[in-house]
Amino acid sequence: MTSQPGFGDTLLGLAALIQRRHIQICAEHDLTPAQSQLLCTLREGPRRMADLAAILGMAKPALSQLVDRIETRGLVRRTASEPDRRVVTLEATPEGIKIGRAVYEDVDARLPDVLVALAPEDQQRFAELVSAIPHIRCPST
Amino acid sequence: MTSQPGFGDTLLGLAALIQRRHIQICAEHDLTPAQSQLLCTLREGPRRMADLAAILGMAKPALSQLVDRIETRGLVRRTASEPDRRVVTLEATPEGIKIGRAVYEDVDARLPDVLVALAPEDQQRFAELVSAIPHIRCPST
DNA sequence: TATTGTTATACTCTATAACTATA
DNA sequence: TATAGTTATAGAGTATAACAATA
Repeated sequence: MTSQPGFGDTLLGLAALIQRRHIQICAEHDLTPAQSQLLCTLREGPRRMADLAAILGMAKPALSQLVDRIETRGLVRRTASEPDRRVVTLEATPEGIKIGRAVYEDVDARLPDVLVALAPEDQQRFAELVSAIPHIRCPST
Repeated sequence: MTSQPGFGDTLLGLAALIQRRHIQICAEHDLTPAQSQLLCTLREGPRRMADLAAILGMAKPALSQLVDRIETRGLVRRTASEPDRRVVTLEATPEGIKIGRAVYEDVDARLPDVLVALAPEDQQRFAELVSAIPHIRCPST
């Protein structure tokens, strides 16, 4: 991996830029990024806790507490699963689904704003390059 | 900003990829990302608290506490500035400078690993595009 | 009075270990 | 005994408001 000096820093700057924008957009929906990604993941259907933890890349205790906080707000609901009663299935409430879909669309529409300074054809090239990196489409897809 | 559906998600995946790698590299130096960026910023000389907060993009109380934690470990030192005694100048200790330079070089050398899956010429194009985004070279430069 | 930085307080996120309940 | 999930505990990060010291 040979690259110009300072490129590590440039990558950190890019990540920070994306995340600051993400925080802004999520805040407009009264969500933190973690809460947003949870609701986005649940927006098309229920999931087991273990699967969610893997999808979101977090440990199970962290997920339990994230769910606690957002369940209090009535956006998700835990239900014991029937065949194996150890399993907890998490589903978004109707309001949770509505918010999840809204924030997902908003992120999709407005997060690319971070690239405004690039010419349209450069934005397109950038999108193609990033999409070619494996395992990049993580949480909500 | 017109882009293919799901591109917002792709950008979030890219940011997450970069940050996971950053966390790994920092951890090998026994630092969190925030601590690392502080030491990297101080690696070439002292700074005032207010300037540091602006450079790192955090509020002053957050910086005070970050400094508290890393000062305990003997990596930075606070000194009252003379002309205006309200001002606190923060400087890295010799060990802090050593660690700051080491982690900076390591990040620069190894963070670009996240692009290994791209062909070398695509990595080069990617680097050029990212470097063209304004305000991207933030904290430690 | 305005400014620099700190303290106080609270919340979110995360990690590890110990625990409960099912299987 | 193994697994799914939770609770307990701790630490890092961040935000806001109130405060101290200095200008």
